[in-house]
Amino acid sequence: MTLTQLRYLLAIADSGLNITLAAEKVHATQPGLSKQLKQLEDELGFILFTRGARSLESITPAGEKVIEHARILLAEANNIRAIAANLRRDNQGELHIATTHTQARYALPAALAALNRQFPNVAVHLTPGGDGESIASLARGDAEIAIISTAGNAPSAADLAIPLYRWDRVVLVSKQHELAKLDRPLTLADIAKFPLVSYESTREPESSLRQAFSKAGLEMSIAVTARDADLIKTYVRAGFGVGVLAEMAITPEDSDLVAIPADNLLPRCTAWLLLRRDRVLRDYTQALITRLLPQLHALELQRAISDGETLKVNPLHWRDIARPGAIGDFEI
Amino acid sequence: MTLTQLRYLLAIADSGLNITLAAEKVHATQPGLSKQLKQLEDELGFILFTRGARSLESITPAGEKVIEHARILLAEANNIRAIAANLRRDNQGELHIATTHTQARYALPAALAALNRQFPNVAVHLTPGGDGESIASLARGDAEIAIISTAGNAPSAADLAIPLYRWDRVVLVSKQHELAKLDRPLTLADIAKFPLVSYESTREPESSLRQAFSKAGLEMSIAVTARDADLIKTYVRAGFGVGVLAEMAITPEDSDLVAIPADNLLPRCTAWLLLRRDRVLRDYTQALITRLLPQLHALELQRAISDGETLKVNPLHWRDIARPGAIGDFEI
DNA sequence: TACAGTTACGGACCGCGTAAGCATA
DNA sequence: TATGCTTACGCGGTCCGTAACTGTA
Repeated sequence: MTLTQLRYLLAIADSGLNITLAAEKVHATQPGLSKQLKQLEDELGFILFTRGARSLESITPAGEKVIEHARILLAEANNIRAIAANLRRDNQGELHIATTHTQARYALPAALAALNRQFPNVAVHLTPGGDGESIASLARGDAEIAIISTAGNAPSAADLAIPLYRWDRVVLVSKQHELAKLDRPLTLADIAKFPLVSYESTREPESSLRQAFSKAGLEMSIAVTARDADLIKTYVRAGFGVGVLAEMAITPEDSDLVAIPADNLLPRCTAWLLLRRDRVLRDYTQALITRLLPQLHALELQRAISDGETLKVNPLHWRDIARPGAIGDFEI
Repeated sequence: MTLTQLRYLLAIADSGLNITLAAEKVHATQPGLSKQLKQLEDELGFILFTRGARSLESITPAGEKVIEHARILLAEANNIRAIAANLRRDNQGELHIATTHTQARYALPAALAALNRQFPNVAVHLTPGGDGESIASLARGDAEIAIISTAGNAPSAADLAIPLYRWDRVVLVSKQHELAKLDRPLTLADIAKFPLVSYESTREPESSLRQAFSKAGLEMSIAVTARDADLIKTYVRAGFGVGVLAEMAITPEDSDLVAIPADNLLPRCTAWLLLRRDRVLRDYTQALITRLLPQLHALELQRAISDGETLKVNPLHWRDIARPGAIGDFEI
């Protein structure tokens, strides 16, 4: 059993059991992987994959177990390499962030730009997806950090969640819309009269928007859902209905529309930074976190990761940190 | 970085930084380890040990971190090998049990004998030690299972504790001793009049024996402490004082002495089986556990290990399972 | 001088890539 | 016939053990 064999094994498993594809991913030849896989199977004494005549058919139950442990093993190998790279002040590498479009588009750019100035050789990969997908990315080890939002407490799925900031939703309509001309505070009942344009997550029954309406005994009708705040704006402009989206997504370019704060109508949300305790952070990852959370001391973060302490962070509200750039946008 | 290099690294760290000794442990030559260590250091880009002229002096802080992760990594490699060995029905191997002398001498022999009948090629290693040492053995990975006792709840240090059985203490005196002739139930005050012969753990301030006395407002004086129940008996016979020890340690051979139950004087103890969730159990280890705990279903154990469920076991009392042989002594 | 770690050297092994083989759809 | 895994083969690197070297107590 060698590290190479296990790396190949995971590459094959993660390539849909296609050895040729896996070989490309690990920059090796297909016969090389084929042979190493066979050797590993010989050493363990059982097959890891069932074979069809033409290709690998499926992972055996024992193979699943082995893969599970191999993932931890290789993750530890990466941890050791991360320790070494940090110590060498080797500031190049990759950083995978799993998050929603809104975070990536409106909240993170400033922090990532600053990170790029400080660490020009770090390649940042943004993996867009819903909250569940982001958590899964983190769990699979594809992403080092995930940023998601909840309307309540920290998501239970991740083992270390740090509150980044709080935010509220806004109702977005055209200037001519009757909701824009109301001379009294907006109510849910007002909104319920129009079809909604909102995030894809609204389709889920646990959606806080959906729950707010049902709690108020109101029916809601959805015109369009999208993952993308820009798409929501587009469809609001096109007159599909009333937009409900995150306040972060409102920029000066949207002055043709009217964004009505919905603080009092819909529950306040918290954006969370999710980490894995069992992964060593590269220096630049930690730099990004401290940039996102200046009030969090680097030592506190270290302790939270290693000693399993729960972090006591009192996150600011978005409107208190937002500037044209967004969070993290201060001089180096 | 290879598995071999990391294995060598740990061997050196665990041999007091003596490469020659480490080389013997891993059945390799000293220059081999020396060179692999150097290669690992070259690859990581920093030294793992500070060198004196004549020998390795100390582990560098970075080295400590690397070693920590290397332990997890190699443990996972062993997990994969364990999965393979179980699947191959390869019923040979080793089983390290960290426990107290009393458990090893009086509670376990029957179960271990039965285990040996079922798995003749398994070498069982009993590592005697106090409760703290046993927990440390388990944590370090030297032992697969630990068996310790507490007077209260499950020890918090281990991540999976299963109650094995409950037991009480007895007061042990010679037949001529005045406590043997009392025509009323024994009290703590009676015992307090004599110097005690008991376990080494009695020296600790948290000792349940010590606490029972201080709660009753009584002073206790200790004549002899030992780890070994046989030694306690010996010193009781020699007239050093009154013995206080586990009921399991009383055998028919002790009929020259009088063992007075102390159920009502001292808190009842629980013997716990301690496991690590992150270690794959060999079939024979699981067989031992089911032998020690027939009421625990094997599937329940599996679930407890993998899913982190808390086990609901209602342990029997020692006197209800004890026979001349001791627990686990039933036909195969 | 004895001991411990490092360097030097030669043989065996092993992993890799190229190329050929083989079995399907 | 195209695809994808397996087997064959030769090269190069690497790991290992023996042996010599170096540097203290």
